[in-house]
Amino acid sequence: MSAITWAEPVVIEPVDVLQFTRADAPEVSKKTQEVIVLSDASENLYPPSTSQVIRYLDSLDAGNTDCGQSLQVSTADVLRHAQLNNLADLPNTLPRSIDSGQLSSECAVAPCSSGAFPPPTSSTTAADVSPGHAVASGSPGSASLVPSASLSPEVVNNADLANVSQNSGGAAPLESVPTVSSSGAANAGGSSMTGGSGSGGVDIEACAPRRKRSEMGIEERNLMKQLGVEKQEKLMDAINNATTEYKAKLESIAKENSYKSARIKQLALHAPPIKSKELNEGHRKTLEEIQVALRQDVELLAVMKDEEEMKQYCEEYCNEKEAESKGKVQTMSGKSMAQVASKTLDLLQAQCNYAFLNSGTNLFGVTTHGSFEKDTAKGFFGAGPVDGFLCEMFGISLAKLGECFDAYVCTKEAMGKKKLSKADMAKATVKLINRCLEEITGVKDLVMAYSKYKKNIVAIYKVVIDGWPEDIPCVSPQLLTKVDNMKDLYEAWSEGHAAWRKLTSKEVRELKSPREPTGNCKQKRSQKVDNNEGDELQLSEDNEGSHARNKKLNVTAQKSHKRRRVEEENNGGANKKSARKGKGKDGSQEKTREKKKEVPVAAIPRVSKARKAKVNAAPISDGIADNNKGESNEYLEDE
DNA sequence: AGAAGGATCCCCACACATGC
DNA sequence: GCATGTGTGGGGATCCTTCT
Repeated sequence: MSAITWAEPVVIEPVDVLQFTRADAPEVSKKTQEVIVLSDASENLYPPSTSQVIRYLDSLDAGNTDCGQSLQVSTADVLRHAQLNNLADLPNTLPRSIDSGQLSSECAVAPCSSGAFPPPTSSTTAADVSPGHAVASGSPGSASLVPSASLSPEVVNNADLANVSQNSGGAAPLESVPTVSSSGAANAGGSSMTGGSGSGGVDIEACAPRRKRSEMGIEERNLMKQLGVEKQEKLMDAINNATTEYKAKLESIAKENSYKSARIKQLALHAPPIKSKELNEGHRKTLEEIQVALRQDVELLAVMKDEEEMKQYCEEYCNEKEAESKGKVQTMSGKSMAQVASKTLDLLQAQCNYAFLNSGTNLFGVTTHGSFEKDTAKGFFGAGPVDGFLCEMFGISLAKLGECFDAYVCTKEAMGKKKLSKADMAKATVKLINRCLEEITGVKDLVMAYSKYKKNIVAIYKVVIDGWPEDIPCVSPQLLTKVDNMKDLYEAWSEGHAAWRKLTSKEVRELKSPREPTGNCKQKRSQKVDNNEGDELQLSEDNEGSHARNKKLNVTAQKSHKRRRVEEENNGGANKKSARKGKGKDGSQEKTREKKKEVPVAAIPRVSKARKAKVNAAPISDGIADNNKGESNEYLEDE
C-alpha cells in the first residue's frame, strides 16, 4: 500500500443542466453534450449508498495488491458519491457520465473521483492528472473490476477516457496534487464489490450492521472523519445563515438610530479567537507531518518564494478565518452592555428629576459595576437633599456611600463568583487597604507605606491595622510570593477580619513616649529595633507578649526560609520549577529575595510623598489626637 | 517606594483521535 | 465505553521595567 496523503476537498460549482436545454444555451463541447444527455436520464440512476462506498473502501484495505498501480482517490471524491442526493452538484464532466445508471453502484465509486480532482492550481487537466479515471476507463487495474457490459458506450469510447487510461498507472506527477493515494484502489473492484446492490439501487445501508472502528479500513475511517466534517460544515452553514440575518438586523438598527453600521457591529459583534479546531479543520497533523508535506509541495514552496503571491494568500486566509470566526459566535460585548448601563443610569436620573419636579418626590439610588475589572458605569442618581441627609444622619456623603457600595459589591462578586488570580487578589487587596486608609484618615490619595508603616502611617495618622494575618509579613501584597499568603490576606481584608482602626488615646501616648529623646544611645538602639519590628504590624498589640510571640514567628519564618534555600540548593534545581518561572534570571530571584529581606529592616529617611501626606493630614491628625481623649475610647470599648 | 503593566514560561482544561 | 495520547488556547506565576 502506498502512503496516504491527505486530499483537500475541492469545491466545485454546481452546474445547472437545464440551462443547456434552453434556446439561448451556451455553446458546449461534445463531451459536455454527452454528459447532458446522460444526465437527462438520471431518473433511473442510482448512486451508491454510503455503505456501498464503505464496502468498496474495505476492499481497498483488504489487500488486493496484485496490481502495483497507485491509484489516487480523494476522500472528498468518495464522499461525494456517498451523498445520495447531491449528484446534481457534481460537475458536468466525465465522472458524472460514469455515475450513470448503466454502471453498477460500486463501479461508480472510483471513477467519480476524477470529477473532484482538478486541483485549482494545477496546469494540467483533471483527466490528465488524476489516475482515478483509470478505474473506469479500462486501465489495466480497473478493467477487471468493471464489467464491460455495464459501461455505457459513450464512456468507453470516449477519447478523453482513452487518454486518461494511458496516463493512468500511478506514474503521473502528483506532487502538486493533493490526493489520497492507495494502491489498493487499483483493485477496487475485487470480489467484495461483486456482492453489491448492482444496478437495482437497493440501499444496503440499512442492512449493514454498525461497524466497529477497529474493523474499519483506513479509507473508511477517513470517510467517517470526512462525514463528520461535512456534518459540522452543514451546521456551520446554518449558523452562518443566521449570522447573515443578524447582520441585516444590525444594519437596520444602524439605519434607524442614525449610527454607522460599523459602529453597531463594533458594539454588538464579538469575534472569538480562532481555536485549534478551526485552524486544523479537524484533520489533525503533527508539526513534523506538516513540515514533510511542505517540503514535498513544490508548488507551495514556489509560491512561498513569491512574496506578493504569498501575501495575497495570507490575506485571503485571514479574511476567510475572520469570516468564519465571526460567524460562529456572536455575543453582546461588554462595551455595549456598559453603554446600556450608562444609558439606564441617565434614564433613571431623568425619571428622578421628572418625579421631583412634578410631584416633589425625593429619592435616590446607587449603582455600581459588578467587579473591579468591569468598566460598567457606576454612580448615583436621585433628587432632593440626599447628600445632606446622608452626611447628617450617617456621616457619609453620597459619593462615599457609592464607593463603599462599590467596594462591597466587587468584593462579594470576586469572592463568590470569580476565582481571582494572585495578581488580581493583590490588586484588590491594595485597593481595599488604601481605600480604607483614605476613609479612616480622611486624606485623599493616601497610600499605605508598607516598609515605613509605623513611621509614616501609625505615627502620623494614629491608625493601625487590626487583624493582619500573623504569618504574613507586612509587605506590599504584590510582593507576597506565596499564593496562600495572598489568599489569606485578601480574605482577611475582604471579609473584614483585617481593618484599619484609630488608636486610642492610651495607645497614642504609648506611641509618643518612646520617641521622646532620652539621650541614651542604648535606648535609641532599642527603639530602632522596636521600630523595625513595629513595621511588622504589631503596633496594635498592647502587650509585650505579642512582641515576643512575633519575634518567635519571625525566627521561625527565617528558619523555614533558610531551610527552603538549603533544600533548593540540595535538590540542584529540582525545586526550581517555580523559582525559575518567568523570564527572570536565576540571579534575579536571589536579588528579589534579598530585596524582600531588606524591606522590613530598611531604615530609609522619609520620602517626599510621606511628607506631603503629613502636610495634608495635619488637621486630621490633630483631630484624632483630640478626639482620642474621649469619644474614641468609648467607641473602641464599645466595639 | 509602591503600583501597574508587560514578557515569558509553565500548567491545566478541553477537544479530538486512537487503542483496548 | 473507557483510558490514553496529542495539540491547543487560556490563564496563572514570576520577574522586570516603567510610571507616579
